[in-house]
Amino acid sequence: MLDLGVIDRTDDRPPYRQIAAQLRRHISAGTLAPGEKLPSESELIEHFGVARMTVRQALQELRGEGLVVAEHGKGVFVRSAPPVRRLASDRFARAHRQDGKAAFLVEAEATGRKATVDQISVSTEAAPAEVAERLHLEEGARVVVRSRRYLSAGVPVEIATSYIPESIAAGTAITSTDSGPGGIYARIEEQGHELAHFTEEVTARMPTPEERKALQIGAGVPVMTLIRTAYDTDETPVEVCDTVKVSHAYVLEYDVPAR
Amino acid sequence: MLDLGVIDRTDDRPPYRQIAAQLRRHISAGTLAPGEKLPSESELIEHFGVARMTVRQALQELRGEGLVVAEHGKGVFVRSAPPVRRLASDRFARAHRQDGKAAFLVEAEATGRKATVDQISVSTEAAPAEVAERLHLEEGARVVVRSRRYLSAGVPVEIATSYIPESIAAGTAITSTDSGPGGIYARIEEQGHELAHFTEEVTARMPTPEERKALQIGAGVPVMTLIRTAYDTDETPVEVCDTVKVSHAYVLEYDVPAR
DNA sequence: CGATTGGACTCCTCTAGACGACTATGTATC
DNA sequence: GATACATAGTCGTCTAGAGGAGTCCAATCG
Repeated sequence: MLDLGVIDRTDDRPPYRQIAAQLRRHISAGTLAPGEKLPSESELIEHFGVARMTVRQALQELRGEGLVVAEHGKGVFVRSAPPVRRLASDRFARAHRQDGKAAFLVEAEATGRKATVDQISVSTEAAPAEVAERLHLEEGARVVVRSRRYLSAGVPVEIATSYIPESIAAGTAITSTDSGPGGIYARIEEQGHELAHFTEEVTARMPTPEERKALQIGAGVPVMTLIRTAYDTDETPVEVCDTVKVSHAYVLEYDVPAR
Repeated sequence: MLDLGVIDRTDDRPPYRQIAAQLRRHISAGTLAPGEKLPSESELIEHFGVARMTVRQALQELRGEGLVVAEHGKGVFVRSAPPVRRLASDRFARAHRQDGKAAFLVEAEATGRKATVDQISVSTEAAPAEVAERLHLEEGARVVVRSRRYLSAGVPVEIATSYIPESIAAGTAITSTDSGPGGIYARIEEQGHELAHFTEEVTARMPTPEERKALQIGAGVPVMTLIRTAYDTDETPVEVCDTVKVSHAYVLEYDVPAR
């Protein structure tokens, strides 16, 4: 049985924090292993002799830290660490593309996990301001918008939206749901735009409710956003890809020269 | 006055979410500008005709998204967007170092904001396993550990800990609180280790309570961690720097060749 | 044996109220 | 004029209870 201690009313921390600390201690010590069920609210109420809301406040603290997830009707569980995907900075090397594989599937294969893509949608729209700027287009210029969701072993890990100038995408498989072998980068190069380099802008934040739903994550789990712009050998931007990744599922790796 | 609408009991969203949505709407629309005070709990209770806990739950939702911060005795305020620092991938170019400036101060100057460093501590310890591995040292080998906190315009934005093998750091200013002109990278090069490149590993997560305190951030604000390893021209790792950044204060920029 | 039903258990949402602590402001006093 | 104090308003914490909804499993019925 779990040693949860008791509430110390002389402690300057409020009871709910003390309860949270006890549980947190067991989680970090491994006494409560990933995937394991925490004591139920009723049990905690009984053990600590506090009101229901106090126990719930403690649990909410842990949820806010992303340590536990509550499942309605089942219980509260220690969040199981999902497989971490390391994204190396050479993941868009042309050598990988020539196998006829899209970048995501290449990485996924390297980790030996089953990767899938769903919720693919393609449309042609006016470019949002942020995208137009990065593509050196006038605001409102038409771009092909490709959205999709990536899953690793069935678990959603990333949603991505690509924007390609219509002048490049028109008449190619880029406008189809299936972009063909090698993915859209292969199609872009077939249009005479040899890819030279990418810039990536990385930041992190809390997800919007819509993102929480699409990525199937609870409150308290942050996301990383990565906005990648692809340039051809003329330094012309040919694609902007806006991705939202479940933060604990990724480590991004970059190599930076000291110049 | 703010148009907050009313609770729709036929809506499938619970009241507290509807209240949160109304407030969120005003925040994203700018009707509630950054720094502005939200209606008080009492006002929201009166307006929506709900219990206090319901209103508090709505506010907690917004706090969890990092949209608002509560200040005891004053009110709840829209989080003012802090100045964002863009970290370009060439920020460690030798050209910058030769001015005698440390990297952080160079970047900060570029944005015209006052940057400071405090809570500097230096010690010599056994290398933690993760660090030893990156430095190609045996576990437990001695390393010089340098910790410090960075502030931008007086606001904490990053805490950082560097690990340098004792064989390189011994007898240099690296072991002093003031590492001298150009920072520790200048000292490392003076020891005959010409820097060639860095690898950076980026991820994001929720902060620990200690990090929350050091960075002065409330619940619901994620952090990015960036672990940088510096290599000399012999591909020998000469430094590991573990940084924890307030996520909304940074955008990391990288340039990646297409090969 | 298979399908359905019921109950136990779980977390979710909400109500109504209480006291405490912190902040700001105005007032009275020195 | 400066200090001390009272007060109102704010959020923080806690109590005690209620009904709802999702999950699971065992007992029951066909």
